[in-house]
Amino acid sequence: MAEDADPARKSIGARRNPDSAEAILVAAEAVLVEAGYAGFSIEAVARRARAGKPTIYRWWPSKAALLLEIYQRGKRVDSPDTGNIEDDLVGFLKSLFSHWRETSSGSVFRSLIAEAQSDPAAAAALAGYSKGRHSHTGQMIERAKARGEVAVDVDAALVADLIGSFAWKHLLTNRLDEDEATLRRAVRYVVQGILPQSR
Amino acid sequence: MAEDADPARKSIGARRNPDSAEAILVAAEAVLVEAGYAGFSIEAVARRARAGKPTIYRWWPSKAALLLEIYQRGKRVDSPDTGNIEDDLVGFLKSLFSHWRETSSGSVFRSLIAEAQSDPAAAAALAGYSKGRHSHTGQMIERAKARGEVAVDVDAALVADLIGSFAWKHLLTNRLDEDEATLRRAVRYVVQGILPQSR
DNA sequence: TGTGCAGAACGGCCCGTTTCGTTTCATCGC
DNA sequence: GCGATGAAACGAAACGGGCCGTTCTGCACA
Repeated sequence: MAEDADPARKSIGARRNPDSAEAILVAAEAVLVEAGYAGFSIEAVARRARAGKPTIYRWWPSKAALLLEIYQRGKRVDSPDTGNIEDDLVGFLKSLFSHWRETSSGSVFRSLIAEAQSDPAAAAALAGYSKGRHSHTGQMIERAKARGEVAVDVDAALVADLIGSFAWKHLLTNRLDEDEATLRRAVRYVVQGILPQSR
Repeated sequence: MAEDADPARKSIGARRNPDSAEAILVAAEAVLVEAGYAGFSIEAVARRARAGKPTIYRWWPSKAALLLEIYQRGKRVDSPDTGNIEDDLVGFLKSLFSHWRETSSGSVFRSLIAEAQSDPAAAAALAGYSKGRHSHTGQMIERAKARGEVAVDVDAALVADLIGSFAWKHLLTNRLDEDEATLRRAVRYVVQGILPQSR
């Protein structure tokens, strides 16, 4: 989706206009933030970007594809490696939630959830993204196992469930105002269950 | 929303046709199940119910209102009182999840989530419903506190978080195939944190 | 000369509303 | 009692408007 170069290019001619692609992505994000998911239409994005609809459809096959690229563009979540599983997880959650809270990513993500309920492609993309994040937190757990900090047979899905409970709250209330102490308590709650000595 | 009697009725005239209301609700559920959220339009519901669109708009101000009434109609979730907090919660979760799994309520609920991302009324209704369920599980905790089974200062929101993590999984994967053992393990995991002796 | 571009226009679906004529039914005069 | 009255709900059709996804045109550029 929207690669920088097309290796299968058949012949010469005009290349993709990067300014146009950029303008479309910026406009899409702006429309989503200002008008919400209800006002997020391809027409509106094209108007705002001063682009033609065919140009959008040429590069993004669906609204979901556009949403997903917006979400992934702004995405840069810390994945600290402090040598301590509790600090790792707290740092990761803090980064993820502030990312949802302080950028447009939160509303983009919620729009993607909505889109996934009617577009199977969006659902698949979302599932893939979720899987990737699981492997991300899974690596933290693996590192902790290698350090002997965590038993080798623990289920890393517990962390996914923890994120899920926060994500659910974010989805229902559109708020995610947990302070660090609350976050740390929740993480410790999970970590208690996977510390070797507690088993 | 769609009360049986209207105390503020100004004058005489034909009453609401209960057959029509019933047909609309049945048709709406059928459309949602067969065509999914993407195919769920007022037009489609009216066609299937052999009803006029104005009749639907007269009684349900929005798509969200219609969705919410469908969801609440089919809703009958057990709230057992076994005298044991762990059994209470496991029973409740089993009932809730089988309800999501085996009736149309699961897809109705997911559609409601999607609708809430673009319709503030749907978001408010959903938040209210969620609050009601929290007070529901909160009563279980209160009973456990009265029995001395649980410390008086525990946070009942832990149960809400537990439900949230399952709901999130259901939303992303459209599956909820937890067996009772898994459910019991999760409940025990939460209950461990609220039993007095573990504090 | 081939390609991407913006823009206009299309047929189609659904939106929410209005208008129409019909049916239902509590009320009131007889 | 009982039929006429009139308010209100009904199904059907049509409206103006928006967005859908697609096609076509003419220009810019390599």
